Amino acid sequence: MTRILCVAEKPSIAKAVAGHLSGGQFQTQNTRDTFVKNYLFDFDFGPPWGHSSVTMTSVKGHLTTMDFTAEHQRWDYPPPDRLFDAPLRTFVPDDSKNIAKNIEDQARRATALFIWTDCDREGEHIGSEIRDVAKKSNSRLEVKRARFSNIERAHILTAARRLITLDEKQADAVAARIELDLRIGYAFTRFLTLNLRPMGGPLTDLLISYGSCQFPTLGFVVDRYFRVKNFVPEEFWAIKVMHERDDIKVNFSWARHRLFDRMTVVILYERCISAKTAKVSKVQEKPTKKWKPLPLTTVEFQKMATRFLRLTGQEAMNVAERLYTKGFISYPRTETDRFDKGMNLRALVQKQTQDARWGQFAQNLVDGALRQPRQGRNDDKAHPPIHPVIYAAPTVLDEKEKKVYEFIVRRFLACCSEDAKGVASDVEIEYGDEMFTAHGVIVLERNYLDVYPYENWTGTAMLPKFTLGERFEPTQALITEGKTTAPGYLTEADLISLMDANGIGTDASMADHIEKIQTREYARTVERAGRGVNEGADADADNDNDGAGGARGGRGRGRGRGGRGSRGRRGGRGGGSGRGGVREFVPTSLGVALIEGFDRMHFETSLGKPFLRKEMELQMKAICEGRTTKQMVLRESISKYRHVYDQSCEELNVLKDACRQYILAAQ
DNA sequence: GCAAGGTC
Repeated sequence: MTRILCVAEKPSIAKAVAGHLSGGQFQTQNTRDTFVKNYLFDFDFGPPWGHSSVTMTSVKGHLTTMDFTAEHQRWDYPPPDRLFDAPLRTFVPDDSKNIAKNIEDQARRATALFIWTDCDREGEHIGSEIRDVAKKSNSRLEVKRARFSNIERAHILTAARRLITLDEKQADAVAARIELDLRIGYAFTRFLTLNLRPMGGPLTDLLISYGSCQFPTLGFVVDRYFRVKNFVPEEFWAIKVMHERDDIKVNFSWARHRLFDRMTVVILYERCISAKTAKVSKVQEKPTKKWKPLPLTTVEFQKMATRFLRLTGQEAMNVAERLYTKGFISYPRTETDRFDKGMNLRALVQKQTQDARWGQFAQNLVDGALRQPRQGRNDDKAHPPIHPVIYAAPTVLDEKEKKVYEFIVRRFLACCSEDAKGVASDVEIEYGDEMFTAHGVIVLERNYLDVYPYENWTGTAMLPKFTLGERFEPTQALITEGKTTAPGYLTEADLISLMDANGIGTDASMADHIEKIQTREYARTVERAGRGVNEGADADADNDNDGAGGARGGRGRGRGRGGRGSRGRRGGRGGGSGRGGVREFVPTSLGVALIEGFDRMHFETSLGKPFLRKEMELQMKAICEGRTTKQMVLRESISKYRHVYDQSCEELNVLKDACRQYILAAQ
């Protein structure tokens, strides 16, 4: 019988695939690695392999690592720029030796190796690492790859019979990224540390690192810091019209929102007053919806956890990891926001019906209210959206696990529900030469909102009856004045959004970069009171509700949505929910000095901006699509960064001046 | 002592 070795990217996938291929009939063997097991069974892969004896095992992510040779481990010599072309070696690190040994042993007796790593770029590279290790002990080994995007039984069985080849281009793209990050990171880290240390003060014993992700992450924090610091409030004026009818106070918002010239507002206001009455120029009532949330990605999970669960991104990921290894939730690192059509959502919902908190809601879904989730635009082809796999009673979870599991379940149930429905009423009036509008919403069916307390539909007020063409004298019309307010510092959710939008880090690594800029003492968090938990919800949630109450657009509303950070409102909305403050990121003087220092040098693109990382991403894509090669990218990028390095040496004084200004002067 | 990316 043909012997086949199958290797997955992680133990959980090996087990799941073995389960499907063997129909649950497999033998389990321990290896010398605590987490990696070998699963033995028979399976018919079809021609040319036929009925085979299979060992299914796994690695734990990357199997090999890259490093400089011994001559370049020292910091004092040779100088850092030699790292741009110093020799590199790729090897299996000590903590992966047992895993590599297992693969070599198994490969020796096998005819073919089938790679079952995730179907993404990193997975392709991990596949090439596995192949290289396996080929060392058996050079005649035939190598194939399974293409799968979820671990549904039928899908896995199909993948096993339609094997493809490894995509060298994707593996090459990752190899280029690994090498560049290593050379550039080490070179600039040594450059910064060695050159700034002699300046004394706190710089004496600090390790000052550079990385293609940590620096742009810090850049975002510093950028916002300066926008807050340099903010100049502007005075504005507006006209507020209120009319009371049927005991309801209706606030009309001015079509011009507000103006920055007082006299103009006074003149327009006087025209309103002299007109005496306002005329109703439009009355509209129409059905409206509030959309249920999209299936949960890692980035969205971290944003929500930092906003509503009072966890840091890293804590949230650690907890999710624990829930995953215990089998309660699906894989927590995913970019996918659409469920595969073939997935049995009903069965997953059914498992939640026993819960005291949301069981009734889940039962209702099972009984017929279940709807297909919305389909987002992202699919990483490796993992489904995060969802609960089995029911976890609150007694088996610790406090943090409970919060995270509850969120994931509620999000999932919300995804499988109906949108919230209501009726929106809009009234428009002409008053003098000015137009004003009022908007009200009545919620008719809360649907998903009943299980998803992280959102609400605010401004759920009913407007009294107005008739088209009628005239009335507003109860109150006055001029209001206010000042624009500075945006707040970045929250972790803001920071994650910026990283995501700029391609800094991956779903699995963003939290690490945020952690890194803190351990390096580039940034820290401060707690700010009064920017409460619910405010975050509104920032995302109110697509369709300005609320008939509450003079939005009045004072204290920053620059509003159009311009600078709409989340960055200070005060404004009456002090949040009172459940404590929110953590915000501020740079340290070192962080400011580094980013400012590089920004002031005469680079085309500063190291503190996200563009270089974006460019690397584009180069990787180009390698994948065959428009360039790994060698070309390496040659071009290294020459480019060498140039950046030379210029940094030439303009070192600019950086040192920034350090003197921000760090040493403050001592 | 240094990076970013997998994974436990």
